[in-house]
Amino acid sequence: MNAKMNASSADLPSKTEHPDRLKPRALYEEVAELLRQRIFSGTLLPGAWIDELTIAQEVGISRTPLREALKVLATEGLITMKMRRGAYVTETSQGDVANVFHLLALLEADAAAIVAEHASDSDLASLQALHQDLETAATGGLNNREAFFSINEQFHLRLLAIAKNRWRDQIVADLRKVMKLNRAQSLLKSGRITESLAEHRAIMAALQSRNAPLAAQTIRAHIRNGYEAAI
Amino acid sequence: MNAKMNASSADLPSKTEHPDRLKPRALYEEVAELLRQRIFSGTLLPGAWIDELTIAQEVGISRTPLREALKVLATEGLITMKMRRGAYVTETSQGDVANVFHLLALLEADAAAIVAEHASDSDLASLQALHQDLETAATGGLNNREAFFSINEQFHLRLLAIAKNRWRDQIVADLRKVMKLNRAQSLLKSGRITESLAEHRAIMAALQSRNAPLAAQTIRAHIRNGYEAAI
DNA sequence: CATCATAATTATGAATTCAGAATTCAATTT
DNA sequence: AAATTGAATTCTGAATTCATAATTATGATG
Repeated sequence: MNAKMNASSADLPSKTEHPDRLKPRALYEEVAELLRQRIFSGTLLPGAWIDELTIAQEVGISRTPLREALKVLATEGLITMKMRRGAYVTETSQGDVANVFHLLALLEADAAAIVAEHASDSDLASLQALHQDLETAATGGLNNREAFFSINEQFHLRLLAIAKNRWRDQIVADLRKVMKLNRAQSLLKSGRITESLAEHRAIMAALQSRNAPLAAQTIRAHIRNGYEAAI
Repeated sequence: MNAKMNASSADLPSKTEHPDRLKPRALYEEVAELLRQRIFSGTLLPGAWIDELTIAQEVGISRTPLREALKVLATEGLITMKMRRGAYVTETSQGDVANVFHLLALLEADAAAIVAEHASDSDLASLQALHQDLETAATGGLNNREAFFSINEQFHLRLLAIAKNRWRDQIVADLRKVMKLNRAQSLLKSGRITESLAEHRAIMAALQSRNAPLAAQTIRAHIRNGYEAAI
């Protein structure tokens, strides 16, 4: 008969927001997402021990769903469970990051080749539309960095969706999470957006011309450049 | 005051075997492995509902570690959680299986290319040794099917290990689990072993000659043939 | 007899409780 | 003063209990 007050500042996204809205996700999924955010935002640094009791109290839940979430993140590779010692945020070496980018390039290049060969015209049109948004965001203003990155991510997700392989979708999503463990994401060279845009133009051109090898090639270069800009 | 009798025939691998041996794995990991076995062996068929209470009683544990194991298997893709409806063994379509094989070919071909280029001579020697075991198992007798498959799996694992990318190792392991969901594994054409052996000879030759493109090519063909023999 | 409403049952999701391992801290001994 | 042993505390792992959603069964009504 405790834990009744819920005056935490670390509440889950929408706890008692809309009583009518059916709870769409399981609690352990919500907690898993919260932990991911904390890891990506640097609140939980690589190597840090995860204090179950404290976090459960902060969030206002019991340890049970929290521990279930930890199992999920461990399987994703974001945290590491040590027997009888608890959970720790995974530490990634330079080599690990290089390996992750290598796999991302491999998987996305393959997806691009498939899209170039098999995508419908309307699929390509939807990619073209996203690319236009990217152009607009890049040239539009200075602080459109957020928008640019968001649209960029949408573009890559759309490309994967068109390639239609749900296992690859899952794998790429997991790899991108691991990639974000290192916070080499935001600290990018200033000219990177312009570069990235040029690369995207090449990708779109290859896709539009249905040139599968070139599409794979341009995606590989794009991801390799993203990696080199990040390290 | 129940669940005291433990006369179940579905006990975990080594419960009270050696009291001195420190318990190496967490209980939820043991249960996860048990569930994988049941899924791969066909005890739990695709689409089947997983009865938490019954299984927990059979194994002699509470629902808590069982539910943690379910979260792990769900993240691996072996089971699917439905909100407020429980866990179900994932059903894979023909297309899903094709997609899984496609990714396995992509990832292992890449690994083979890396091995051909960067492996040390002793690494290649260890692969060659495994290949010799494979030759022996194939020609040795008739019911060496088990040995052949076991050594074959070792060969592929060794290849991945030499390529040194722990994320790929994990991904391939997960994909192989999903692949085994369909029980198209054991029902193979009789001539498949001979074929597989010939393909392995080609792979080894490509690796020994340090021909990366050819190594990738032969691995791709090997996995494609394995797929076509399975469907 | 069919259909709908409602009660009873069952199973999931989550909190709480309990047991035991690991760590910390203190005290005693050398 | 340093080291080592042992008690106290803390935290993990797992069982148990509780609440509620979903399902099934029952019965009333047309």
